[in-house]
Amino acid sequence: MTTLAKAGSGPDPGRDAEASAGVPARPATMRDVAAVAGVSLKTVSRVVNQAPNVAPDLASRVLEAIRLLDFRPNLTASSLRRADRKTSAIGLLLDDVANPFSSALHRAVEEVARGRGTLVFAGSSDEDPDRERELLLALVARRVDGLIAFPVPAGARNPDARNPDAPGGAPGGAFGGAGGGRARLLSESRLGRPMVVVDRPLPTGDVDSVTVDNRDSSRRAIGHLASHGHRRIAFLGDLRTIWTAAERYIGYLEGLAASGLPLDPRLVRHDLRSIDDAERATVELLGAAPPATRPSALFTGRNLITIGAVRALQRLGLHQQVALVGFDDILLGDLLAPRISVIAQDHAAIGRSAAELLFARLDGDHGPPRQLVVPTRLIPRGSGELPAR
Amino acid sequence: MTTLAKAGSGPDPGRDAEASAGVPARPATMRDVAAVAGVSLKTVSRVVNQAPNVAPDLASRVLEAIRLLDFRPNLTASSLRRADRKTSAIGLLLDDVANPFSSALHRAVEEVARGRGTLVFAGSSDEDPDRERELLLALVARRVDGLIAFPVPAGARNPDARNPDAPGGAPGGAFGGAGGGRARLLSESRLGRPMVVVDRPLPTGDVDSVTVDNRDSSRRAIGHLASHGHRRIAFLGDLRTIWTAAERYIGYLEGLAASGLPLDPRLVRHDLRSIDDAERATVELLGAAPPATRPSALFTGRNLITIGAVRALQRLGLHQQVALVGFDDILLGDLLAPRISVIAQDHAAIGRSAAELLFARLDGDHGPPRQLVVPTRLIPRGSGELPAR
DNA sequence: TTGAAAGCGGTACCAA
DNA sequence: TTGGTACCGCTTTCAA
Repeated sequence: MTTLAKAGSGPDPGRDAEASAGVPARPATMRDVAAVAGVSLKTVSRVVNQAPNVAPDLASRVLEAIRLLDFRPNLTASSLRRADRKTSAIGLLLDDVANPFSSALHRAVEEVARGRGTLVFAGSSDEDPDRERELLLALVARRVDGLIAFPVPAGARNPDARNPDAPGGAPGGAFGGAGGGRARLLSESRLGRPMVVVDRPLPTGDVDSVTVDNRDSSRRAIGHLASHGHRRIAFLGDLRTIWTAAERYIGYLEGLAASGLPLDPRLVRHDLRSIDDAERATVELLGAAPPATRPSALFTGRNLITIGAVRALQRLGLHQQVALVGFDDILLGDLLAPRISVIAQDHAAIGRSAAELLFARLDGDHGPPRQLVVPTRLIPRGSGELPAR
Repeated sequence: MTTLAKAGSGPDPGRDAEASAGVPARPATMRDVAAVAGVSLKTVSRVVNQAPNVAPDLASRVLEAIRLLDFRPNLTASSLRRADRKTSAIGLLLDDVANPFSSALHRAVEEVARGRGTLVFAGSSDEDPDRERELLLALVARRVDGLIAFPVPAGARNPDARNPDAPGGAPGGAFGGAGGGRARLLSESRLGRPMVVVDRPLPTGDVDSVTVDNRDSSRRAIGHLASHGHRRIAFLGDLRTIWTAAERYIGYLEGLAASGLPLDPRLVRHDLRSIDDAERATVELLGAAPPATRPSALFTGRNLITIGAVRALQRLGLHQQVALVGFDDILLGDLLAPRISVIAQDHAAIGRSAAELLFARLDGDHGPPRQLVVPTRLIPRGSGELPAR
C-alpha cells in the first residue's frame, strides 16, 4: 500500500460533508488527517509540531494528508491543553487606534510581537472607563498572554452609568468587580496577566510603565523660546487631571523659573480639549488683550492644541510674528510656513520598549515594576526660532 | 449552612497554590467555582451564561464564589465546544496599521465589531506577500470568525524567497500551500472563512469587496481643473501594477478626453513610491522643461505623492501659481497656503461597510459576492481653484 | 518510534 | 430545576 489509505477508525461521516453542496465544511482536524494518513492522532501532532523521531515515510504520508484536507492547526485548542498555556496573542488598549500617536505605537508593538509569533488585539478606549473595562474583560476572556494599555485617567467622563447589557465579548456581567461599583480595573491589576502601561504611569506605581520625560522636555522648550528673546510665553494645555498635561505644565513653570521669567496667569490656558478649543483660546490670547500683555511665543501642550494654535495664528496673520513650540510632532508640520518646531516623542520607541518589557515578563522576569522613560527630541524647524519682537 | 461551602468533590489542590508565594495562580475555572459554591459545573455554566431557570439562592452562591475566586470565563475554551464555533474575533489585515488611511478604517471596523461583541486582530502586511501569508495563517490558526484585508498586489516585491523558519503563530511550515510555491493565499480563498477585501478588489472578483470610485472621481478632478482654465494638467501616480493607481490614471485619461484636452506623455509620471520620488518628479516637471511644455496644474494620485508635490511647489515658490488636486485627503491639508484641494475617501465608511458586509456573511448571508463602491468627495480648498496662467 | 488514554475549560444533550 | 456524561481539537503522559 504505497498511496494514501483511508485506514484507521473506518469511514468518517464528518468529513464526507465536504464534498456535498455549498455548505461550508467543518475545518479538517488532526483526527481527520490521522484517519486519511492511516496513523495515530499523536503521530500527526508530532509531524505538525516538527517533533523529532518520526519515521520519514509516516511523516510524508501525514504531510500529504494535510495538503489533501487543507488542514490548518487550531492554535486555540492547542493552547488550551499545552503546558505553557500561551495563546500567542496580546492585547493593546489604545485611546484611539486611529490617533497617529497610538497607531505609530501600535505598529512598533506589532513588530516586536511578530518576532515572537504573537498577534495583537487592538482596541480603543476613547478615554472612557467603561469602554476600557469592557475591552479589558473581553481581552482577558480570550486569555491574551499580556496587555499593553494607555490607562484611562481616573477622572474621565462616564456618560451613562453602567450599560445594563453591554455587548462585551464575554456573556454575563458579573465579573471583574472587586466588590462592585465602578472600581478601576487597571489599577487593580487583578487581571491575572502581565501588563505594561504607556504614556502615563498608574497612580499606584506598581505596574510596569513606559513614558516620556514630559517635564524636562517642556522645561527645555521654554528655555529654547527664552533663548530667542521671548519673555512672555503662553501655555496652552489639556485637562490638568491628565497626568501628561499636568507634567508639561510643571515643566513650563520650571522653565520660566530657570530663565528668570515671571509667571503671568493671563498667559495660561488649561482644559483645551479640541482643535477648536485651542483655536479660540489662541485668538483670545492674541486678539483681545492690550499689546503689552500679549504673548510673543506659545507653548502648546499637545498636537491637537498645536494645530488649533497654528490655525488661529494663520487666521490672525501672526504666524510669522508669534513663535511656537508644540509638544508632540504633527504630521506635515514641516510643510507649513513657518515650519513648526516641536518636541517630538518617539512613539515607535515607546511601543518597542513596552512590548519588550512585556515579553520579558512573559519570559519569566519577576523583578520589581520598572518605570521606563523614553527621551524626546526638540526639533527646531522655524516657528520656535522666530525672534521676540 | 448559609455560607459558602467547600463542598463538591472534596479539597482542591490546584487552587490551594493561590494562597502560597508570589507564584501566579492558575486562573479560576468553572470547576473551581462549582466546588466553592457547592453546586455542579453545569449550574455555574448556567449562571455565567445567564440561562433562565436557576434558583436564586444557587445563583447567588455561584456569584459569590465567582467574586471570591476572581473567576473570568474562558471564551476560547467555550468557543471550542459551542455549536456556533465563534471565537468572536476577526482579523484585519492592513498594509500598515500606522498609515492614516488604514488606521481610520481600523477604527470604523472596530466600532462595528464592538457592537457585536467581537475583538479585532490587526496586522500590517507592508504589501509583502510573505508577510500577508504569514499573518493570514496566524489568523486562521486562531480561528478568527472572518477577515478584512487589503490584498497585497500580485506583483509586489518579495525580497528574500521564503524565510526558512518564519516566526509564524503556528508551528510547522507545511500549511496553506495549494501545491507549494508562492501561491497567493488570498485569491485562493481557501481560508475557510468569510473575507472582505478593501481598497482594491481581487483579480478573480469572486470575493466581497469595498472600494471607492477611483476612476470617476479622478475624471471629476480633471474636469474641475479644466473648468478653471487648465489645459496642461500633469499626472503623478504610483506603480501602475497597483489597481487603484491604474484606475486613477484611466480616470485622468477619461477626464482629459471629456474636456477635449490632448494627452501629453511628458506630463505623466508613474511609479512614484515615496514622498521623495514625488518631490523629484514635480521638480523635474516644473523646473527643467521649457515654459511652454510645463503643466499649469497637477493631479497627484496618492497622499504621499501629494505631500511630495506640495514640498516641491513650495521649494520652487510655485505653490500659488500651479494648481493641485490630490487623491486622498492629507492631514492638515487645510493649514497649508494655499489649502490643498483633494478627493477625499471616506475611510470610515469603507471600514464600516466592509465590517457590515462581513458580519452579514457571519450571520449566514450566502448570496453571491458583492462589490461595494463607496463614493468620494471633491473638497475644493484653494489649491485646485488656482486659475491657469 | 508509535499509540492509547486522560484531560485542558468549557458546552450540549439527556436523565433525574 | 439540576446534574452526569460525552466531547470540542489538541497536548501530555505513559505504556507498548
